[in-house]
Amino acid sequence: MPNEDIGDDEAFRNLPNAVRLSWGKVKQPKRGPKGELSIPQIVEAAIAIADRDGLGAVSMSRVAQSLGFTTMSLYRYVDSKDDLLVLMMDAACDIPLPPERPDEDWRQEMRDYVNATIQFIRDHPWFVDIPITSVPLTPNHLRIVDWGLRTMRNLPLNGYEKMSFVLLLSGYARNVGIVLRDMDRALKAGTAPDSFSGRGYTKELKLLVGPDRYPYLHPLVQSGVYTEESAEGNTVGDDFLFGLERILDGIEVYLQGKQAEKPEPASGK
Amino acid sequence: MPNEDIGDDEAFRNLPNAVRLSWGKVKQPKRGPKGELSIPQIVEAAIAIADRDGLGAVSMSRVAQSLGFTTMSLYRYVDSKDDLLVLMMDAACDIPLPPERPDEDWRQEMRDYVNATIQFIRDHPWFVDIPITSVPLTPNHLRIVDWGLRTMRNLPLNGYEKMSFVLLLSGYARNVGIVLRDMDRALKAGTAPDSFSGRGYTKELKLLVGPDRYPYLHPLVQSGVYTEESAEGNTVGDDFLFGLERILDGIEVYLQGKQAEKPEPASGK
DNA sequence: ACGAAAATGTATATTCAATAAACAGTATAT
DNA sequence: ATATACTGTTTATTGAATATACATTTTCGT
Repeated sequence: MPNEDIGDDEAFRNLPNAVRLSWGKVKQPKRGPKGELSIPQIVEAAIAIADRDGLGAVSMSRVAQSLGFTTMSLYRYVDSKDDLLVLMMDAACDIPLPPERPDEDWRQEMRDYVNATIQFIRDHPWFVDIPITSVPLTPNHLRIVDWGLRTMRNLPLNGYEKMSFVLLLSGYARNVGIVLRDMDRALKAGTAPDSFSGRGYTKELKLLVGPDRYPYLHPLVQSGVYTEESAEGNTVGDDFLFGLERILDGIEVYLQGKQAEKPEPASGK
Repeated sequence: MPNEDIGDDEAFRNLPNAVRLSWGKVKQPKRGPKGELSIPQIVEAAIAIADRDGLGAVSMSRVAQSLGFTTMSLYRYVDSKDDLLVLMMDAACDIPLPPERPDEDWRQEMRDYVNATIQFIRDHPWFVDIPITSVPLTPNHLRIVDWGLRTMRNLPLNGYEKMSFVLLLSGYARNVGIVLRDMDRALKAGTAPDSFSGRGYTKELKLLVGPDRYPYLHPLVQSGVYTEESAEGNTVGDDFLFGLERILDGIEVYLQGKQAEKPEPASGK
């Protein structure tokens, strides 16, 4: 729940409407009939539809229908569909964060963070379909950013470095999440189970990707690596873990470099 | 230009329509009047609109108008708007690749690759707004994948490792591209130039992000790092270079690990 | 208590986008 | 020449977002 949900504080006039809504910084109506609906209800209904049928299925009329109201009733609560999307994102971000463990390894904490983010995207496949319009501004989303920063609480990094690493990790999670999301989707769709296994166009690519025009891709297509047909125990999950360890290695190298620079923490600037 | 643009080869029946189009694997009409339009024309017009006014501005009618034809005429060339989007993506990917330099440092080649990808996204900000539905399948897009693989041509990596690294690099570029794209956009929009500089909601966030609920984010918001107000010569570009070097370090560590494992390249499997 | 004000949900209507279907004209193979 | 396979156009349908006007309900100032 947002801060004190009383104030229509002047100070927040300039925030985007939906952001103000998400912080509860909107004056509560005093007169008039009590609303039969509520923003949480609407958002929940919208998320349910999106989880099941994708973001494309979320139309104002469908959300309203699922609640037993008319389309226009939603506009008493939300200024526009875009507002609803912003609220959906923030509501989805309301996940329990793991408790802070004082002596945990930072690598493991980062792994947990990335893993959770990926799982989050698989749970809400529509999340990454909503275009990003700014840095996170809504309360639950910022909690997740805070969690990302928490993984570095004991590392000798300045603010910019920390932000860069959060960006690096969450960006990586986002990419992996998209890939896995697409795979889940393809599995559900069951694309042509007959002669063309999985979602693979391996056969066609083998004809199209010639060694002359694609000297480096060609062998990977031929061996089935590109379309992941021949995966000898190699799964996308492995790929993802692999990439993540590279990033963590990179961070570790950087930390070592910093240590080497100034071994004594109390040295002057 | 696609391969021999003659064949309506049976073998490609199962590819998505737009993919088949992009490879030119579609039978040329023999009877009837010559088309006054052409796919390249249509795609070019659509890209021009998207570059200028964003993907949202690309409607079939607007594209047709800009060419001086009716909306429906486009459907003689393209099956659906989605097809058009796929063709737009592939056409945008038709960029000149740098010549292969036999003795170039792999780190530098990867930097070039990532840089070019980022610049590409800034040039075509709409590119990342189109949802990914599968691995790249169209000719120009695959050329870029091939380029990514080329950066590793001299490294002792197997196919899976190479694909993982391409994914890592292109994913990173994609993320950075999105951030820069959004900044460019905000600059163009000139969000409220008066009291609230840039696209920043710093003032509001300083009020909202309390130290109790956001222990790790709070200091960054207060110092202006989060909203990048106080950037002391620190630009987003720096952030991006920084993250990339971490990834390259991570790759390098991995290569060293492999070397240590088997110092002699000719050792048995 | 009471009437104005404010707020609710609804009905109606507008705009715009995607695209299906039918049509009139045109070039080519037979 | 003529049937055929095309072309671009016209017309119409569908669905979504949302502006506007309405009837109804609640509560505050008196």
